[in-house]
Amino acid sequence: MKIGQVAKTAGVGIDAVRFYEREGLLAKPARRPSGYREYSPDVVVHLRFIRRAKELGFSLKEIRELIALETDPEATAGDVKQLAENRLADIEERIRALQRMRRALRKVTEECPGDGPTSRCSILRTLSKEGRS
Amino acid sequence: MKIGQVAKTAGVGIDAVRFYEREGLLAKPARRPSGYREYSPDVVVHLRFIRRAKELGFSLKEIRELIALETDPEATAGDVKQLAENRLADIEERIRALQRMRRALRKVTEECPGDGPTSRCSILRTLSKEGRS
DNA sequence: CTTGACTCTAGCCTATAGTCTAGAGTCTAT
DNA sequence: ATAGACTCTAGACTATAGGCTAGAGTCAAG
Repeated sequence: MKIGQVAKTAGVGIDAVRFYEREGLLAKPARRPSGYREYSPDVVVHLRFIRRAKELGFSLKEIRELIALETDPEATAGDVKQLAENRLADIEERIRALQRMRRALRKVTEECPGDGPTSRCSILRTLSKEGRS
Repeated sequence: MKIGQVAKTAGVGIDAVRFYEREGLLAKPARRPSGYREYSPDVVVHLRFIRRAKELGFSLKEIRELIALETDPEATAGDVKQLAENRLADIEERIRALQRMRRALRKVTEECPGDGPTSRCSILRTLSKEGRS
């Protein structure tokens, strides 16, 4: 298969495929005499793996680690689980940070009258106010 | 005040102060004959405003808009509220996206035994599996 | 007057995950 | 054989929010 076809079938961009190759997430494929990359259909599965891992919040760096674990006979399921748990902890932290923002933002928007001069708006007043932090 | 002192007092980096000036979030200050920036202590308040707005999830671009609204006599509290509500909607969307990731990630980590070869790990199996999306 | 701390500008570098471009060569169907 | 679609490389560019560096000049204290 040529690169355009694997990319389309896997649902990623052509540039992404070449990018993953450069970044070591994808093995270098065979080349035709012309220089064109020649892929086995298995690569589509591999690309989908990458796409799904991204959807779970893994960075490309971590995905590279997942791939390394997958092919390392010494690695255990615990190693993989550890990576996933790190991701989980990070996602939970990000959720908490966003929830804090949401709470603060809700508070100020509720207090803003929604009309009149900007000086009446609690949002700007809150931001200008002296205080801790 | 010199730049180092305002930066320290406001709790931001010196480079950030110069960066905000370049980006139009901070008025260009007076200069000493030597070329040194000479700040009024008010700038510290302004820098804290920026910092707090960042903590609420506003981007510098939006903060620039907030500042413009603050000084525009035509602007209303409603304009400011609108910006805050946009921010809120975006934050809520990001929370939902992270919660979806969390759910999926919890599911696979719970199913992973935590020991044995990686082939026993549901995480890798899930990622490799064919399926929708 | 010297020393150490501070400041100036311009411009390059960081991380992330690719996207886009130019210019050249290739593939395939008709 | 030729048109149109595809692919190759290298390198520049996107967005965000600054950080870092060099080399030159300045400030304040002893």
